[in-house]
Amino acid sequence: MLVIVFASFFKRIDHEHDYEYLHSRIAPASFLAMPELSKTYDPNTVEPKWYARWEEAGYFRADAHSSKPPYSIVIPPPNVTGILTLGHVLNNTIQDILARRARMQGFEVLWLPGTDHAGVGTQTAVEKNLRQTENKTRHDLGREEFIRRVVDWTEKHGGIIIKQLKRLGCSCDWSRQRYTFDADYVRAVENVFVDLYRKGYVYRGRRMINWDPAAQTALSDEEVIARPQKGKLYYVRYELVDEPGRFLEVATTRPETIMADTGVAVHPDDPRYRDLIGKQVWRPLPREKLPIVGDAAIDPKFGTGVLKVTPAHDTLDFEIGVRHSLPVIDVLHPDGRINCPAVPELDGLDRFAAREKSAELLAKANLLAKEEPHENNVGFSQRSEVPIEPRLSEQWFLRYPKTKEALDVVRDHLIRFFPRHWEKVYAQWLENIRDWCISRQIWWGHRIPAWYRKQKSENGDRKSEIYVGIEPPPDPDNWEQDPDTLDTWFSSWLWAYETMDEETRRKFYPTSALVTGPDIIFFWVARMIIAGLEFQPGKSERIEDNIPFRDVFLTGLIRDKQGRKMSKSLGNSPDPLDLIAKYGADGLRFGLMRIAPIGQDIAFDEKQIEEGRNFATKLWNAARFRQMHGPSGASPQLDEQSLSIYSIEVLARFNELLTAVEEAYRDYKFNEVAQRLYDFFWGDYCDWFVEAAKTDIFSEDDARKKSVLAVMDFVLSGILRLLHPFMPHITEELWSIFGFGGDTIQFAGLPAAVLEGVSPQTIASARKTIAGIYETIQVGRNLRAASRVPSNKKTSFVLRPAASLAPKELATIARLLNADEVKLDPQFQAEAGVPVAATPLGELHLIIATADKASERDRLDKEIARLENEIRTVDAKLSNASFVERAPAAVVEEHRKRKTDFSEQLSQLRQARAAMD
RNA sequence: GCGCGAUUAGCUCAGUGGUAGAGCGCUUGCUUCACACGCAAGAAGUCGCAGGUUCGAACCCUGCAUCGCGCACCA
Repeated sequence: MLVIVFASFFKRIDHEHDYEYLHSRIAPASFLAMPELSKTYDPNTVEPKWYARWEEAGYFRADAHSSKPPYSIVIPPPNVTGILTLGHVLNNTIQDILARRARMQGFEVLWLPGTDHAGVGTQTAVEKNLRQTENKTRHDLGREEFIRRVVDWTEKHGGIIIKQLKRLGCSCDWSRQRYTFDADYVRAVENVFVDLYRKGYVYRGRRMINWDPAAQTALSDEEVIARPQKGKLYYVRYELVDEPGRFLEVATTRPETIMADTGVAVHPDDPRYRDLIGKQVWRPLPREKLPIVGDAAIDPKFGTGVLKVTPAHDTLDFEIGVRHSLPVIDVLHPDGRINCPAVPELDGLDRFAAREKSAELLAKANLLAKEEPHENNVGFSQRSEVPIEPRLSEQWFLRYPKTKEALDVVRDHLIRFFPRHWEKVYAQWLENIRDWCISRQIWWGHRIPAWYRKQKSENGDRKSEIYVGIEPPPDPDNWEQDPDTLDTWFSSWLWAYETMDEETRRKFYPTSALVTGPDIIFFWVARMIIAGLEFQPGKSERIEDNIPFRDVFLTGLIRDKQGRKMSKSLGNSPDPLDLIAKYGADGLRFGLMRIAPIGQDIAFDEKQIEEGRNFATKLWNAARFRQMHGPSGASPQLDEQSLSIYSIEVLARFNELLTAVEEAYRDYKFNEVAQRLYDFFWGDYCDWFVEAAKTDIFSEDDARKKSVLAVMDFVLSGILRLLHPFMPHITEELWSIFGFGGDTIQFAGLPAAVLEGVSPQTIASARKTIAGIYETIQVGRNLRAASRVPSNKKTSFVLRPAASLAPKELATIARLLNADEVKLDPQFQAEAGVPVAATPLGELHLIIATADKASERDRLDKEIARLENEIRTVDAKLSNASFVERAPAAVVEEHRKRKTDFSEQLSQLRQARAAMD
């Protein structure tokens, strides 16, 4: 009675949605009654409430002086102005799972968060905004003012993603949040630049680089993506100087660069052209003499086998030009427009318009032999999505240090990749590594700490003297700082340790795991490894102390149902915050983790998130059912001597679950962990154990009731802890409501194996009985359905037992069969036509008023045929001498047993069938 | 051209040598005293193709096909 009174009291409060009040009232968990939980769980109230409390309590703060062993992760820093994508959700949920599990295992956990200034991306966004709102460019504002605008922008839009990560439940140590533009981080980046310059790894050079005409900056090779493009192959006629009227045909995709041609090349062994080497042709636009050179790089099979050499605008052409001392003529403005006053028709045109126009001009002059459709790969800027221009340019480069060592640490598994196959991708990149162009012609970034002595002369050669250092040169008036900034990744590669202060580093570096996408293996993972090896931030010089992380977990990419990448332009990328609003952060996390197989891309389907939400509700309701039957105590204890067979079964399966989960974690198989927890809880616990336990729960036998409730508490407390890394909020809420102990579930420790005090024989015998009972129930339910007894109609069964069975189990069997009763009758003689099935416990007869004899006969015939077929299959195996000799004994034994079981069942059914004739 | 991955039920995917699995969807019956975001039952797969190894292959080997990704080439 008391319980009911209190329940309704709290229900009224619940109705007012005053969770804070509710909790303040029930916090002393020993209190007699618990609040009646509502039917569905409301994550949108519960989740923010708990997150606020966790932050307030400082649970996520890492103590560098703790005596616990360390476990650390650094976040892949999202763009400071970024917003949460499903990719972030996947990535950060995994990190949170690792962090929370480690906390429960007793590690001192540091999950270090932060953001990245994202040079090109952020600058482009601000420039776009500037153009739209004020119709200005960054040059209109000047460098200083523009930077101020970007800072404003990052302050206005920054931090959104941090809030979103909090809403997702991420247990980062926010007191240590870092930014790649923090003053000391900037200083560190500059130091590294200076250091590498002094060691000779950083150098300035004039080389072919990838130029992004939209962002107007150089890019690294990694920032260029090849895309197949449908274009045309133009066959242009170059007239021989010596033999007017004779033409050399050149196939090109880029007629707009003809003005930059400084030669024509053929393969030296090509019989068609061999004799022409050393002669000259007329360049059509503008008309000029070009030498014909022989170069082995020419593929005689492509086009006509003649290449126009344009050293300024193609990497291969540049190399050929160097080999044959050809001049370099640049005919492109930095923004991609043509720079060639000598051909006024083209001068100033955009490069793509100029392509059409130059073809037109050539055609008019009768110098265009033909056009063919042609598909080739074109390099696109990853950032601006426009084709890049190979361009000769003076830039800063890095010759990578420690590349061999970086290969070794992965090959020798000091650093382990999950899944393994990415090791090969990593190795391939390192083995073919080329110098890294690290300077960018943008303003938003770490300014390169290099100065050039100002020249009095007008010749423009300002590079005669270079000063590189953290501090400006002593006589700054005579020097000019390099206007360029560093590639964003040149700051990111220090992230694993520059984010940590001295003592933090001593405790937590190297980090335990890195979780990231395979698309940034080159950009970030490899470079961080190199940085760790080169700069040695570890506590000793040993390699193990200096690698940035031990395990690298590479997630899959999230795609939509059609297998396309998630992208803004396609509009196929759902907003995770919407999903959280609909399904809760826990539902989103669990749903996503259950479908994220290791090493494979993930086809996203909102249905799967819905399932995550449904699972949370299931958990909620199972807890609700438990608390309806009285309070639970802190730290549930089991009396292992008084367990029912159902309890033994569920606890044995719980033990199996612990092992399976442990193993799956070891291999970073999060989807398997999630699936195991799901199957155990929904299937083993709810569908079987709880349903069977109802017999005891509703019985008058207090001892049995107490025992079964204790088992429920035990399993619930265990499953809450196992689920906590995946679903932190709901598990904390239920932990608190049940009063399982402590202020939080987060440090509660992982559950340990049970049934230690029960003999293996007892367990085995209980489990054998249960297997028989559960199978009998399934057979009985099938019998019901096949005989078309509707679920809302009770019925009864008679069991003619084949083995001994405790009569008290009949009530439970009846309950699970939704039957009035199951009668045990060794002498039962069925009337012909009474539906019957063979079970491990004996013949099970369904008692119904009207049996359809014909359909029952059919059903039996089918069942008999099935069994006969099974027996034939098993027989075939067992009569195979090789099988019996060579297969493992257990397998053979299994087959023998199967045969016996089938034969028994078959004879039961044959009798029943005979009775019907 | 080189390398990596995938191909299992209508869909999304588990399944590393021993009777083909899950969720969703579908069919049937149920508002049964935790849950309809639920319960129970069911239909549905020559495991991409062809060889090979093995007593036994979805699983190991070889080849092929298709799809995806990366690198290189791309005049």
